[in-house]
Amino acid sequence: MEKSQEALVLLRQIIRVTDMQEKEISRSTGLTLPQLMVMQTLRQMSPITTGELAKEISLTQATVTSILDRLEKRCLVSRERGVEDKRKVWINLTEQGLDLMKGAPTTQQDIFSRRFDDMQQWEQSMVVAALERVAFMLDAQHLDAAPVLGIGQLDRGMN
Amino acid sequence: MEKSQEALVLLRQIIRVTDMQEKEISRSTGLTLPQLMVMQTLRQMSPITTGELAKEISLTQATVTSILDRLEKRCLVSRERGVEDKRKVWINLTEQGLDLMKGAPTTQQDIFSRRFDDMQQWEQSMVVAALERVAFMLDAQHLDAAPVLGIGQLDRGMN
DNA sequence: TTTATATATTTAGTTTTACGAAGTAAATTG
DNA sequence: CAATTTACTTCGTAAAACTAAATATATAAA
Repeated sequence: MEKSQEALVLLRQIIRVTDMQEKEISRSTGLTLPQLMVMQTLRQMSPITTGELAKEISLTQATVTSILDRLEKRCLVSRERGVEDKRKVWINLTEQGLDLMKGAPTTQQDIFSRRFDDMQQWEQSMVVAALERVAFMLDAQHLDAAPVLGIGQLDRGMN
Repeated sequence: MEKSQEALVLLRQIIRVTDMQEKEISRSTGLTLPQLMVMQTLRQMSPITTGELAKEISLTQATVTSILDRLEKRCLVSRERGVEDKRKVWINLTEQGLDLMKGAPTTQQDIFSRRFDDMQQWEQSMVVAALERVAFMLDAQHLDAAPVLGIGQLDRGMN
């Protein structure tokens, strides 16, 4: 088989597994998948505005608003109208919300990390380098500009 | 930063990019994302039964049934009651459905493949090897077999 | 053969997502 | 200050997602 095909198959597998893991977390927390996405994003980057949040998870503001409505009703997040700019609404995890995310979430990542740490140094570096390559190769946005880059050059700041 | 964290960040990036690419295809084909998943699966493994299809994309049968209802109404798939086992319903892409999938889809993969092919042989092998590693490390299913974990604590019983 | 149990799918009913369009209010620009 | 832009929300609608129950077929047990 083509090596590139092989890589694509593996990628699909990886995505599939993470997808299923998220569903597992979703079940265990009692959150739906989009709600989970919002909560995870909040955990990382709160406080954040509704608009930024929407951009982050690639949904429309309208959709995010309705997801937030439900999370707020369950006291997992709080909204706070901006003081400096009153158009903005800042979202935060409540204590309850933070607890929920602390409790159940990162099983997948724990397992991954533990296994990862078990590898030799050079293997770890290899994996990271390879993932950088893949991330770059997938990024269709920059496709015209793109000759394949040397590995060191890839860190140009994302977001 | 922890190397394992670095790897996880890259993974999330990869998943995010593919997610956005799928949304792009979804727009260009006029299919919703779950519909697209069904169609892509069908393209690979049709004919397939409703149940198998559901398992493949990790949704309940009920959900898949309703998705199929819509695809059938648009003449993109066909249902056929099994002859040997009349409980089964075999799903197929119609000609129209196949055309649709032929037309729009693989841009992402094309770009990926082109870039992949641009790499040196040894780099290609490295990437594939690394992806295999990652796929394994993520696969929580086999976690009991995994020597990496000493702890039986992650008992995610379920099912 | 009849009864029970398991399998495969669909139907029903409810909640949640998802989006575009329109609405409101606050900022910014000319 | 009028006009426009920005940030969210509301509304209406379609799709998705789940559980529970219904239907029909297949297999096993009695």
